Amino acid sequence: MLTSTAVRPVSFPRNAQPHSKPGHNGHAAADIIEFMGTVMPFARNAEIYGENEPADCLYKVVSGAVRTYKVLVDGRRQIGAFHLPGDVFGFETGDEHTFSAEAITDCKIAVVKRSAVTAVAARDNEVARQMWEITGRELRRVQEHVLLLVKSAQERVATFLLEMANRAASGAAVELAMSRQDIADYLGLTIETVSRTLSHLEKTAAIEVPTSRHIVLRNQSALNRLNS
Amino acid sequence: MLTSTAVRPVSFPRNAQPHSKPGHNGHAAADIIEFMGTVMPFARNAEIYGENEPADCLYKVVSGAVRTYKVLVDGRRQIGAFHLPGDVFGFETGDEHTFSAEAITDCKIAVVKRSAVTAVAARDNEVARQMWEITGRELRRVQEHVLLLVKSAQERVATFLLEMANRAASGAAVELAMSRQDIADYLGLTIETVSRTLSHLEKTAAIEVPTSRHIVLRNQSALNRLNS
DNA sequence: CGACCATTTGATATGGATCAAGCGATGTGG
DNA sequence: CCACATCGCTTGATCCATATCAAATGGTCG
Repeated sequence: MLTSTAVRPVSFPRNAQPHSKPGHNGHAAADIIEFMGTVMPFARNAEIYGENEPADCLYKVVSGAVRTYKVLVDGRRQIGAFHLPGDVFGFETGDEHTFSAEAITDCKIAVVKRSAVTAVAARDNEVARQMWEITGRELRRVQEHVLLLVKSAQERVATFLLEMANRAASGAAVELAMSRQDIADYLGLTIETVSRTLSHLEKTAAIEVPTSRHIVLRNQSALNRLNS
Repeated sequence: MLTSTAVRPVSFPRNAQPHSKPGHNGHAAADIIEFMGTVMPFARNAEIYGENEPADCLYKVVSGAVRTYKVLVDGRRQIGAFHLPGDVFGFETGDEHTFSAEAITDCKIAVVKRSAVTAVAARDNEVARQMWEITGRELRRVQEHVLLLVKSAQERVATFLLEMANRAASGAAVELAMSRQDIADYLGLTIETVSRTLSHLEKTAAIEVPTSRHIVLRNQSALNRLNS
């Protein structure tokens, strides 16, 4: 499945890739994955890895978008995270993936053997520190998700939009890679509630929704107020 | 505030402390904190540290119980975790605490300067690895919390009881250190819903509640079924 | 004993889920 | 190129789980 993971002897270029966004995961540790790894294409809805599979590899989104999720016993799906270009995912502490990962859109993913990174980290203390840092960043992200899930529907949707706008760093315009169902499963709501809430935000002039996947934040401070 | 954090030259005893529970945080990295640190007493409801304070220290519960929490802008309080004897907390990736910590009961907390641990970790690769492992364990715990918060009230309470029973490792009997309000704020429910749910579980013979802080799990498999 | 606080229980309100239908865009085969 | 099926999304009507408001109970400590 994976080939060519020869480890090159350290000293990795910082932000060597054109799509690395400064200030957002544009760190050496993240770049290593792309630098050392193989870029693989995944089709829309293709599985990248499954829950409980051995976590052999680390991944970084080169283009497109990815969701990680769990299917609960009652059949509901909880999305743990959306990963956009530049984001590292599939990073586990144990030796199995605790979530599944799927391509939301056609995408290109840099893949690298975990063992290769570990090998570098053993020699390069700085790389090891950065691995720990990635885990810490992920921890803070999940803590935010907990806070999100105790808010009202309006707050959740508003927070989600602000988060996406922030991550895309494309100003007030947000291109959503994911469906309403994906958003609902991320926010712990139903698709209907997400849709209604967006409609309501549009009515109150906080946002514009020219097409369902394209949202313009008109009144960011109003959203922030909802954001609680 | 803190004294005596002299760093001793590695080689820490494993599970040297009598209250270290095997299989639950009974790792060398956790023991270091107690070994190197100062044990301090905190009174019930005393603040151990506040959100946004510099994260200078690491903590380990020696006896008693601790809650970490955030107060949201609307005044609600979300509890992020309960920490029981043996648990490490206050472990941050950034340099400020992202939650506040309070003593639930009178308790004894081992405190150690973060810089002291960092110094050891720089020399002892194994200690560094264990620091990363603690972060990873915490990450998985918070991910579980996310899954908890999308369940029904019954499922949340059942999951909580099973979690507590499991952590206390005292068989089917659970001594709750925390109030109904604490539980509610951890589960994202109201105190009334928690109380009613417990009453309902008692009526259906899944549990017994001889006193409000003492709960006996009578039908663990029934709880597990709710647990989803 | 009496005040206080935590907890339980009851009555009612409500936000979001569920059930159901309609709508618009996209794509496919005739 | 159009008719039609499909899919994702929106909107409407109703229901229900949990929140909210209110009061009673019980346990603890001075």
